[in-house]
Amino acid sequence: MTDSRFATRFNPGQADSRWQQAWDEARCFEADSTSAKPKSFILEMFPYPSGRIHIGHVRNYTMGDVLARYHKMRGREVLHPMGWDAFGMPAENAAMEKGVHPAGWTYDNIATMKRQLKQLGFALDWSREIATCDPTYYGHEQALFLALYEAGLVYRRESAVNWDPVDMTVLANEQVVDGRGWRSGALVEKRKLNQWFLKITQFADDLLEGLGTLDGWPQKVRTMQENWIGKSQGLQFRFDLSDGGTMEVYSTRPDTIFGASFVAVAADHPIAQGVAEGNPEAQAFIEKCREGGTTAAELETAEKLGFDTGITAKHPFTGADLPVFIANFVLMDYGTGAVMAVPGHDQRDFEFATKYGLPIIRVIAANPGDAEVPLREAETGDGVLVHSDFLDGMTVEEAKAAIIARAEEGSWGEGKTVWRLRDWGVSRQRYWGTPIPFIHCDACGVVPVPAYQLPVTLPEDVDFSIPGNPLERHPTWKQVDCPKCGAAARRETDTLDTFVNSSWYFLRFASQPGDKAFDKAEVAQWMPVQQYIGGIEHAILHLLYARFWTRALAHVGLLDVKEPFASLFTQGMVTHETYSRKEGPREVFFSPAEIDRSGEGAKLKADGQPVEIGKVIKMSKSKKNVVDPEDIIAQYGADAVRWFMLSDSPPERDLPWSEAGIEGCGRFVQRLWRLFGQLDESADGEDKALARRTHQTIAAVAEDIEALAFNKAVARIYELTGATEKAAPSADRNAAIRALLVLVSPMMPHLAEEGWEALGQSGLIAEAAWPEVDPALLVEDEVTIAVQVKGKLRDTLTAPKGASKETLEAMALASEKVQRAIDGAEIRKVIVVPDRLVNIVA
RNA sequence: GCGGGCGUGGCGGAAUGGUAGACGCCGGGGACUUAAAAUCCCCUGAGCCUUGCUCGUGCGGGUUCGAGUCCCGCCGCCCGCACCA
Repeated sequence: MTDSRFATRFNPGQADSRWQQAWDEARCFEADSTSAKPKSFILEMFPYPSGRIHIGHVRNYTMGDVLARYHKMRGREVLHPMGWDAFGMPAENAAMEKGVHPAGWTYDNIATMKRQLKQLGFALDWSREIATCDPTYYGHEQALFLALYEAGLVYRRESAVNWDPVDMTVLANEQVVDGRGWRSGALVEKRKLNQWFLKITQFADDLLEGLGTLDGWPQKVRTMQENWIGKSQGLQFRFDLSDGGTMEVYSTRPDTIFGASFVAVAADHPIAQGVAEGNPEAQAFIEKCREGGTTAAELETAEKLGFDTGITAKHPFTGADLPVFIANFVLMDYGTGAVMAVPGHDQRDFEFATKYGLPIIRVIAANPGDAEVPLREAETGDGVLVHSDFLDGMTVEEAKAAIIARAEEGSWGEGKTVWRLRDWGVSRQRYWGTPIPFIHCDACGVVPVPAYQLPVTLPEDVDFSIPGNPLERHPTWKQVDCPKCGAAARRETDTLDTFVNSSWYFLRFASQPGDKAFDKAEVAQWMPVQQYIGGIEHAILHLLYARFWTRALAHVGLLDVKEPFASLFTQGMVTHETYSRKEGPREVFFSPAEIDRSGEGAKLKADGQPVEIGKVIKMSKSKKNVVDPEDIIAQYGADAVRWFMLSDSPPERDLPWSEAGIEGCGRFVQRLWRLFGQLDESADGEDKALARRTHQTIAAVAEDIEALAFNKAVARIYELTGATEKAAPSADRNAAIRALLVLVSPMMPHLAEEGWEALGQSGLIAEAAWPEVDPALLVEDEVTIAVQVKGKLRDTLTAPKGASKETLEAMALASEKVQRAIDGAEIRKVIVVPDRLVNIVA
């Protein structure tokens, strides 16, 4: 024994807090922006301070922590910060329900969660901690907002908005899911309000193109953003109508114009509205369209319905009078809310035409000879134009270009790019958010708050006894003098969407001067974020907004980077089986702590009777299948919990929590501790095989961590541990033990520090270097060769590395098992893969 | 409907076209102990005529000396989007 301390078990209850304190005192993890070392910015999505840390946070931050500690060991200057996405509805809900102040509630939660994060020993630079609800944060945000306003990227207009009647606020399009508020779940209403907007559409093309450069992002997320931005190119043109008016339509398939057999408008289209006046039948139809649900099932089964307005539209080439329908499948908020319908080559139009007996004309055919083949369904594929006058014989692409050119010549239409992406409405009628820094003056209009008056801080004396915006009804807060003319004016009472807060927080982490949001040169030291880790649920909202803000800030000259996150990793959820019992009509759930899972099935501890074991699903309070991180840290120690988070499941997949699993991790912590205690300074002599294994493991674990394949790194550490335990004492075994100590230090930092100290090493292992690998030891000198006969394994043999093909073939043929398998048959061919296998084809 | 991903032991999962099931969990057997905990050792895909053989990575084909891996066609599950003209 090197140290009597190894005689007792490793005690996380004492060691964890001791080393956490040591790191704090040594300020190990404070990032130095002026360091000459290469820099790494490792970032996990910052949490909303909802109350307590949940297991998903633990998994997320453990992954980032391993990376951060690893990069530090590899000699990089690492920025690994933490903060709080602290504005938002739950704080106001708490204020309404419990009568507490949102600020008090939020800061209490921050204190709790910070304490919990500290218990996990994360290598975080707490000196850069930020809370977005702090005026020193949101004041700078107001300045940035004004800078974007100056550059014309912020505007205000009256618009129909998504109004959440439960939260009593406006939601962005991105926050409406299946017609319901993403948070409240309430059916969203349309309202007209004066709203502040950010001009994200100005960057639509750039945001789309930028996706192509994001090699470090999951393809899935890139595709989701691409679909959300939704670029399409086509022709917008006008029909002359029989009632003397004109109507704009948009089509991405102008090449099929000779196949148009009717025109359709949305129920909310002005033409539909016009027809409905004095026509009860039309009015009734429009009402019916509005009733239609928006859920997946409803849309899939929704029948195509139309109402003939009696108006006709003149075809620009044939002069034919096309009937104008109000149709339930046309959307008002895409394109112009009106379409030319080509039943032959659009499935919706086909269904509609079939139902209402309208002509179905083929204008595209796979081959010119197929022009008269009848259409059984809409054909949307490629081909050549037929029945299309001057377009006949052209390809789809050629025809599109020809029609757009013709329309532009004749001034009845123009080529146009349409986006699904809309400008981002950021006004929220809430208290707990960043006040929008504007003043409304009767004489001067909308006036930006001058820089010297920033930050515009939230009043503290607010009343949550009734719903609505407390800022709006505050007795004095909004009364202010106009900065321009000095007359009595009114402060803007809307606050910014909380997604604005999270759109630039990484910049504030990188640089936090007192007089401005960030310093451009200092930010350049750290950005872009080398590795960003978070949940897939932010694939569109947060990640698109952050990409937009970074571009917008670059556009106004405040930044030099366009893409904030070089690599993105979306981690899986932590899941757990559920326990329940049917009690009458309802299902009652029990928490894992209430369950005895030791024998067959599961029993409720309280009454010893069985409960039903349900599916393994994401941990959620309603299903009670949650484990509290603080409880398990208290029971097993931070290192066991961290190790569990990294073991078994690949990090992008779901991780099923299990009691047996965490116990196994706890055992492994002790097993390593015992092994560290076996370091024997008096031992000498070589163990070449173990030395090889050690160096191979060092190299492989490094590779795995860099690839975020933590589960594989864990498996390799288990293997080296097993091999080292079995090896006889030697200098190489001591080296293996020391290597293991360092290899596990990013994952189990407390155990590693404790072992490092007990073995008499100086300083902190957190500051130590990653072990060097001897390349000579990475290659084996003997290899195992698989010997196959007709592709089936018959024998294995050991050969010197690099043995010649002839040698290997001879060795294989000498094998008795091989000879028996060949059974005297003629050998037709022998395939030799050096250092790997011999395959004899007989 | 469109797009993406995934199907491997009892479970989580390994496997640059080259020995399928590494590693962990569960389970079984044993050692130590008065006993327990802790620890250690062995076994653990299925089957059989058990020095060994056969089968086996959702199903059916194909390419190849050789396929979990590549190609074609199905089936199932998961995720995202969705009447986007």
